[in-house]
This record gives sequence, C-alpha cells and structure tokens, in this order.
Amino acid sequence: MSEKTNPTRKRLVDAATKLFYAEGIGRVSVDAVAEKAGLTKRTLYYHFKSKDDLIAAYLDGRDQPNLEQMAGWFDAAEGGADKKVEAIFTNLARVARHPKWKGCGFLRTAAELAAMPGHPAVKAGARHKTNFEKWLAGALSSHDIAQSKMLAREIVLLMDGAFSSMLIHHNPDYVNAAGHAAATLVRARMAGKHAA
Amino acid sequence: MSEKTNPTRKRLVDAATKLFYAEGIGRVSVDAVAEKAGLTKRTLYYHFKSKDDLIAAYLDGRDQPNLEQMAGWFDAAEGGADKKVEAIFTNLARVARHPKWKGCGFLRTAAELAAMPGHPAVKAGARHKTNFEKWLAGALSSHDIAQSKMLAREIVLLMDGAFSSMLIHHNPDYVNAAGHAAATLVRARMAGKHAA
DNA sequence: GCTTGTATATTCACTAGTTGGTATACTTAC
DNA sequence: GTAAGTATACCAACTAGTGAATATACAAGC
Repeated sequence: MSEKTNPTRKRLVDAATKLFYAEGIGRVSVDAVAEKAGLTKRTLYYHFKSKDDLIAAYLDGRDQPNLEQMAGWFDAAEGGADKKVEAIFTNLARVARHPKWKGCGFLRTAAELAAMPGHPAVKAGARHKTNFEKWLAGALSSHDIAQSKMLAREIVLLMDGAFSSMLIHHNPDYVNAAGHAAATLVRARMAGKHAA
Repeated sequence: MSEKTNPTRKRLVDAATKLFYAEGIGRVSVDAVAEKAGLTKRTLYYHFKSKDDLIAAYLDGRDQPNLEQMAGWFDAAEGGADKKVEAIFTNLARVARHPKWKGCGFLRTAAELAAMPGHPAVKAGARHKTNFEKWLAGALSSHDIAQSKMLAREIVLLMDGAFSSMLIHHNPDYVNAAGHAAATLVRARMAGKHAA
C-alpha cells in the first residue's frame, strides 16, 4: 500500500494536523498524537521515523488543500483581478475571526523551527509558499496583468504580513488593510500599465 | 531598587533574550536561562513569578532597542521618504543574512503562543508593533506624506511579510522586494497625492 | 562599637510529571 | 511460517516549579 494512502498513516497525520495546528508543534507530544489517532505511540513510530518526520508529513499534507482554498476564493469572486485578489483577503479576514483560527501553519512552524533552518518541515513550508506564489502569478497573468511575477510576490508578502499581524493583534482590520493594498497594487498594473 | 534596573534581574533578562531569540521560547528551559546568567533557577523564580513572566520581560526589553534600530536606519538614509523607508528594508536584508538572525522575536513568540492569545508576551509583541506603526506614521507625516497612517500600516504589513518570508525561504530577495513595494507605495502618496 | 532584628537576595536539594524514543512480544493476513 | 502491523511496558533525560535553609545588607537600640 502506498505511503500516502495508508489508512493508519492517514489517521496519524490527521490527528497530528489537528493538534499541531491548534497547539503548535512544540506543545504537542507524540503520545498525544497517537492517543488522538486511537493508536499507540509505538505504532506511530512504525509509520514515522521521528517526530520531525511527522511534522513534515503534517505540512506536506496541507499544501494542496490550502492552495485549493485560496484558488476557490479567487475563482468564486465577481469582478476583475483586483476584486478577485481582494476576495482572498476578505475571506481570510472572515475565517480568521473564528476562535479556532491560529494563523498560517506553515509560518508558525517555520517560526518554531527558526533554529533549524534545514528542517524538512521548514522546507515543506517554503515549497508551499513558492507553490502559492507561482499559482498566483499564473492566475494574474491569465487575467492580463503585467509584471505578474513581481506583483504575485508583493501580494504574497502582504498576505504573510496579514497572517502575522492578525496573529499578534487579533484584529482583522490588518487583513483587510492588506487586501486593500493588494488590490491597489493589482490595479496599478491592470490594462497593460507598468510601474517603476 | 527599581525592578527595571535591578542588576540581577537584568542579567536574567539578558540571558533569556539571547537564548529565547536564538532557540525559541519553547526550546529553552528556565534552567538553561539561569545557568547562562550564572545563577540558580531558584533565584530566577525569586525575580520572576513564572517562565511566562520572564518571556514577557524579554519582549518588553526589546521594544525600545528595536524601535531605535529602525529609526536609526530611517534617519541615516539619504534622499526622500521613499528612500528612507526602503533603507529600513535594505538594512534588514543585510542583517538577515547573518546566521544568527532568526526572524522577528515578537512575531516568532506570537506564533509559538498562538494557542494563548491573551498571554502577556503576545500583548507585549502587539504593543511593540503598534509602537512601530505609530512611529512610522509620524515620521512619514513629518515628511509631508499624505494618508500617513494608512501608508504606515501597509508598510508594517510588508515588513512583517518580509520577516516571515525571509524566515521560511532564507532568501533576502523577499525582503528587498518588500522594500521596493514599500517605496512604491510611499511615492504614490508623496507631494500631496492621494490614492483610491 | 556592638548586637540584634528584619527584609532582600541567593543557594541546594527536591518533587511530580512529561518527553522522545525503544525492546520485546503478540496478532493477523496470506 | 512469514512478514507487516500493532500493543504493553519501559527508560533515561528533561521539565516547570517549590521548601527550607542560608547569606548579605542595613538600620535601631543601647
């Protein structure tokens, strides 16, 4: 059976996802993950060689669902590319109000593992952020936006700033301000314009 | 003797600052802080009622030095407000290359404590970010920049995004891209202009 | 000058619980 | 019978926090 579809392994990753996101990787023991999955720790260590390995699996598993969430918000929004980009932030501000929202799991994990820059989970986070930036550049480009790569990067910076500011202030105004700034940047490059 | 200037307390906060910033608050034990300060753990618990209290003292102590660092970079830069803002990011990109750089301590602590939103250290981080935003709005305003408050917030978002992206990618290009975007936003509001 | 009292500051030794990880044995499917 | 998967029980190290004793400083009483 494939590593990815193994049902026991999936149960463990699902349990890890819930606990690691809710509490942070350092505050969750492997015992707690095993118990949440209804398995023993020894079984966990049969499927993962270490806690670090499990953390990386947790983030790898969030890459596609997160991208689809963002793309879904973008696609569902009415209006031009500026409105579609702003819709991502508007939706983000809405879900971030929920008490279970605890920021961006990729950024939080990178922050916890700042002393271990080569950690596989940090690399998984970097891959996800790169995937998002590439998807966004492609989406902007197919809406006839000039300099879509540079613009995508600026929007990613605003989004990561929004995640961080929301986490520290617990105030969605920051997320909406980022969305407004992002929409302004998009408009500045719509209809073939080019900036300095 | 004042709580702030007590030399033993200062030794403890200094030791905590080095260790917490280098390794993260969850990965540093109070024993390690006491040992680094050349004191026993029991003495630490004489000056601080808990580890959480010590973490908050660590961040409170970083507020002013960090603000002065940013203001110093801004003031020292040649040129208009756009260049001065961009200089903050340019300097940030430079110091972030150093292997000891581990991101923004305020944001990293908020990320580690995401499950405890009312934690005094998270509040200290929010205070610092607010202080920075206010200082920046004042500095922009005195350089005749319109809508300086809104602009300051946008720049703060870009800066927190730069901290986060740099931490996950370990690539200063992100910091410079944020600086470029920030300078563009400043220019759009220079000389009495106003935007949408 | 000496003693005594008191608040501050510091240490040693300890607890009770948790941590990531493992040695060994059992169970089930083929 | 063999191999994959799961369980029980365990370990040595580490964790935040504490109890009791001690050391230092400094002032008051005489």
